[in-house]
Amino acid sequence: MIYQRLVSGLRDSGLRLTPQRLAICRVLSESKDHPTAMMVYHSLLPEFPTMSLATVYKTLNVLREQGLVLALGAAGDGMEHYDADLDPHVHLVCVKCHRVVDFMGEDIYTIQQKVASSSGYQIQGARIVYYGVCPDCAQAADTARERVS
Amino acid sequence: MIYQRLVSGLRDSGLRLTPQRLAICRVLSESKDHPTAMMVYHSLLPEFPTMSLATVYKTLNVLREQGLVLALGAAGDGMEHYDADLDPHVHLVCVKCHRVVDFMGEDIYTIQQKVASSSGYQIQGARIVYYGVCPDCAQAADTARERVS
DNA sequence: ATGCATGCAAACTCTTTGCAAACGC
DNA sequence: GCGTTTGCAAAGAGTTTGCATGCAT
Repeated sequence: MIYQRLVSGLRDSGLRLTPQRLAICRVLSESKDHPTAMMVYHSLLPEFPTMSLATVYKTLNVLREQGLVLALGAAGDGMEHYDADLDPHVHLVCVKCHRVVDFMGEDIYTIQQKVASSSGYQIQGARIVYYGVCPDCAQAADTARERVS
Repeated sequence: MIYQRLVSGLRDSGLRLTPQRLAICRVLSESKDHPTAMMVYHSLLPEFPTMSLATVYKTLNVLREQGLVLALGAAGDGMEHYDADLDPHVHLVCVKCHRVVDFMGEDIYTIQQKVASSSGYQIQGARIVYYGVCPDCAQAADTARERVS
């Protein structure tokens, strides 16, 4: 379980298990949408009304420095996205409807291993994004085209 | 040639070929290190002493909107990196030194085709980034560790 | 009891925007 | 000449930092 890995990682590094940190770890482990610091902050605000955004940033940096979460870089929105799922997975982004779909493929591991062995990099994670038109939007475009012709 | 593609793309879109834009296209086409706006700016400052950083940002945004260059996202340094090479290829980002290197793999095309056929997406482009520690930084870390023990 | 973590606010960095002057077409 | 583009400066957005208070150990 991801949550246990995060908490154990903090404890093993001698870092304190404050309620805020545990809650942030919980959000990261339960989230499926690669949240930003702001997203984590807002999802915890009801539970921790005095929570500071700075605390979220500090905790995320701590987790990243410990290698417990991965900072994925901006996703076109200028904000850092974090991922506690270190398994590599493919994201499919539709340029029409802007939905993001996960795509699990077993070859991603073999690709990663090839890249690692060929490059000498110690690979920690991956951000694999394909941009395109999803089937729904493609069908909608076809329908519109038929209506015109 | 990448430079010709960039210039033609600008012209075909009715955008003006100013000396600044041509120079930025030249830097992007010749650069191998996925430059940031600041890197482009500094490399052109000797040639264009009055060049504004804002112009670089505006031009990069124009090129990105036209699909002529790819924004790779931050490489852990909080700055956007750009790539004028649109061939699908793997980027290796070092989380220590923030350098970005290309990794050409022949299977990238087959992966893309598999993803396309399995998902039904009409794939237009890809952003494939692996995060890890480059050999140089890994060696530096090992050296530091040996010094301690 | 110790000293790390929090929370607030200010500072900092990267990027965008507004507008007058300059220039490509 | 017209309308886009530049360059400057200021604003905007996201993230980091300084410091006093609070809390996990």
